[in-house]
Order: sequence, then structure tokens, then C-alpha cells
Amino acid sequence: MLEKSHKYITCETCGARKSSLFGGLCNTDLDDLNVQKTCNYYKKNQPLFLEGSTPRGVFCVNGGKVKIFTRGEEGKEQIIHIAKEGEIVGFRAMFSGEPYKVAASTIEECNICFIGKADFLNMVDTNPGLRNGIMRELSKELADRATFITNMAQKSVRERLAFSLVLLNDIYSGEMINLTREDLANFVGTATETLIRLLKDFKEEELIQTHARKIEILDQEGLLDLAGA
Amino acid sequence: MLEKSHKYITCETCGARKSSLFGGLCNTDLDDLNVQKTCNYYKKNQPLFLEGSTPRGVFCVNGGKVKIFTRGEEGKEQIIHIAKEGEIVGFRAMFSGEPYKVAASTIEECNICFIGKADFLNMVDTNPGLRNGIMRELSKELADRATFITNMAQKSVRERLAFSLVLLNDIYSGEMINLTREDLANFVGTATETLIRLLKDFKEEELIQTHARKIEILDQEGLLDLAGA
DNA sequence: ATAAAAAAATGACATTGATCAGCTTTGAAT
DNA sequence: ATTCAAAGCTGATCAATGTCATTTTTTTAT
Repeated sequence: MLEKSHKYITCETCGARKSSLFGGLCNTDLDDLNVQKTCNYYKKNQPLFLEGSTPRGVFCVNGGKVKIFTRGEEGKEQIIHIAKEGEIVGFRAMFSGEPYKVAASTIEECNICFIGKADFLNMVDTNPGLRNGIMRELSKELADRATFITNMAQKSVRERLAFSLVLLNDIYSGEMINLTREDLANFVGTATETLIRLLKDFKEEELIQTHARKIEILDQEGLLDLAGA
Repeated sequence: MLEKSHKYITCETCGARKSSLFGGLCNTDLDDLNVQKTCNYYKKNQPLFLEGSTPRGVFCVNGGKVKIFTRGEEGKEQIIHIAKEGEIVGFRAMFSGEPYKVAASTIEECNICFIGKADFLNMVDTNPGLRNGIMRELSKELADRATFITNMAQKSVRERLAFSLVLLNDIYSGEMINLTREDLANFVGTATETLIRLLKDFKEEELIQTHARKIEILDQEGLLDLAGA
């Protein structure tokens, strides 16, 4: 399912497109998009863009997972979001006119298309449906982040981990969660050692099961309960 | 400067407007806005809207301060933002089509105008300048919240308080910071007692000075240093 | 298949910050 | 001016979590 090397992915037949912001495009727009975009294969742990760099376009994830993160003072990553197939990464910076405040990097092998800034902005300008979709998306994310902040401020690490596992289980829909302990700790916002100890507790409580790195959710209800959400 | 009771505020002469999202409106649009809006005087601690309620329009702050917050499980508030004159509150929910995920309440006496949803959306639809301003604003806030999350996750309460004081000093531009200890604690994301103890430390370190409730910043540089930002 | 490197796991310990209980000051209402 | 409630402050205690050091396991590259 993942195309190695720079195979061309056609928007018309892109399975990831339908559920994405580009899902409602008409055929003419799709043809334009097809011509404008480039396709790339990324290995694990390759950056899409760095904090502080200048945005040049948007990334459309066809397959694989991408982490979006900032770095705290001592360089520790805080993962804000994990994007999967169908998500457009980096479009927020298209509108702010500022350098990236976050960085993005693949965490698995990925196929990702790229659309240049001018082409993208032109599409947004001439396509009210796409524009409204983007405004809705921006608003929703803003609301989500308010909740995220509140969770960070008020919940214990144990509660946040339980909640995060449920979130990630949804992102990994079907597959098992497959993240390094460090990435998971950086998503939950804790030290790697603390995270590992808590995972052990969760195993003993039969909420989860691990298969080497991979995490299988056994009791989603129990986790939600524990998360108090 | 604050108009008691329901005095009518004219957009053309509204001092707060110039630096706001409505700053670039042409005269015709301004006239429309004037007719569509209503003006209200709010006492301290009056809600503008509640979490979970249905958005009916946007609030334009002419004078006074408004807190935007969510509530955690046990009802503890997490203050996400403090809006001052010139800010439009509640416009994010106009685009998401969902109930408010945050609540807003005055924390001082305020003069606030209200613009109904249909009128506001119509303006956004027909006014590309306004629309672009909104998209820029949404994007910037999204980036700010990523930083906020990282601070919450990685900084100590002491560091967050130092950083918050600098932020608030800017919001209260010139005036002294005037918040209950509880609101300040809910902004920093800590217990009220912890907050009070840290303020005491900061006083001893001559970073701040208090005049009853009001907080005066003596050493902004020192605070920023301490915040590691 | 093997070696080297990276990641995961565990233990001991130090520190932060939350909680609870009680006391004092401030400011609002009469 | 006086009273009362709300806000502010202090002390004692303790659980949660971070840090550092070390060992074991897994993954990756040859």
C-alpha cells in the first residue's frame, strides 16, 4: 500500500483524499491539483519542515504518520499532533505569513505530496468550499487545543496517558500504536521513565498489552474512565 | 472612559476598532456594522457565553477585560486567554458549527458590542480583507497555543508564572495587573496557594511588587530570564 | 547471523507542587 | 463606622513525578 520511491500518486484515485479537506473538489480543480503537486517517498524520521523555517507549501499525507511538534528550552520535543493519511500538514502557516512555529517529521515510512504556496493559496481563494472547510478546521483545532491545555494543566500524567492512548488508538485505527517510548512520552508530556512505569501499571491492570514496542488497547472503556473524560 | 449603562458606541469613532480585525473596513461596511450591532455594559464577573451553549454572534470588546476559559473535570477553570479592548471574542465558534467549547466572562466592568451570526458571516463572506485577517488570526493563535501547550508540559510553575506575568503585563499595558489570585492561578495552571507562595518569592527577589491585589512588574528582564523564554 | 547502536526497563533518590486546615486581611454592603 | 463574606496568606504533610545511573532488550546495519 505504501509506494516506495517517487511514484506518482493520482489525486483522482487517491484513497486518502476523500476524507480530507480536498475531498469536495470538482474535477477541474482536481486536474489542476494533479499537475501542481509533486509526490515523495519519505523514510522514517525525515523532517518535512523545521521550526523557524519559511513555509513554501503544504504537505498532503497519502500514507504513513507524521508528528507535529515544538521544542522546549532544553530541546525536549512536545508533540502537538500526529497526522495520518488524508491530513494536510502545514497549511496553518500559509495564512499567518510567519515562519513555522512548529516542526514536522515522519515517524514511519510515508508517501507525501507537496503543493506550492502560490498554487495552494490560489485554490483557497477561488474555491469557497475549500476555504470554508479550512476555516472550520482551524476553528475546531483551536477548540481542541484549549482542551489539550486544560488537560495538561489539570490532569495527572496517569490520566493524560490513559487519554492519549485512546486518542492514538483512533489515529492508528485498527493497527496497534507504534511509537517510541520517547515519542509517546513527548506526546503525553512526561519523562520517558515515568511513561514506561505507567505503561507497566496499565499492563498489570490489564488495560493494555505490549508486543515489543507496539501497544494494544485491551480496555478502551477502562482507559476513558481512568482519564476522566 | 468606560461608559456605564447601555450607551451607544459608534464604530467610526471607536478607539478600540482601529487595532482590531475591523480596523480595515471601508465606510459602507462600517455603517452597516453600526446598524447591526448592539452595545452593552457588563458588570464584573458576568458571562458572555457558557461552554456548551450555541453561538449566536460575536462580541467586540470596547473596554475592560474578558477571560476565556474551559473547566476541567472538577470544575477548576483553566484560563486560555484574557481579551482586552479591540479584541473580537467568540468568532472561532462561528465557523466550526459546533457549540462553544470554551466560556467567556468579564473580569472587570466592560463595554462590549454584539454582532449577530448572520450579519457577521455575511461580512466575512463579502469582505476578503476581513476574511484574510481572520484566517491570519486563527493561524497565529493556533501556533501560540502550541507554545502554550509546550510551556504547560515542560516548564515548572515558577517558570510559567514568570512568563505569565510578562504576558499579562503586556495585556494590561501600563496599568497594573489586576486579577484575583485564583484567576491568576487558573491562568498559570496551578493551585492558588502555590501561586501565592511564588508571588511572595518574586517579591523577595524584587521582580515584582504588590499593592493589595494589584501586581506591579519591577524587573521584566529578570522575569523573562527566569521563564527561560 | 552477528555486532553495534538505540531503545526500553528498573532502582534509588530528590524535588516539586497539591492538599488540607486554620488564620488574617480586604473590601463590599448596610 | 461596623459587620460579614470573600479573598489572601501561612504552615505542615505527602504523593506524584522528575532525575540520574545502570542493566536488559530490541532494532538496525553489516
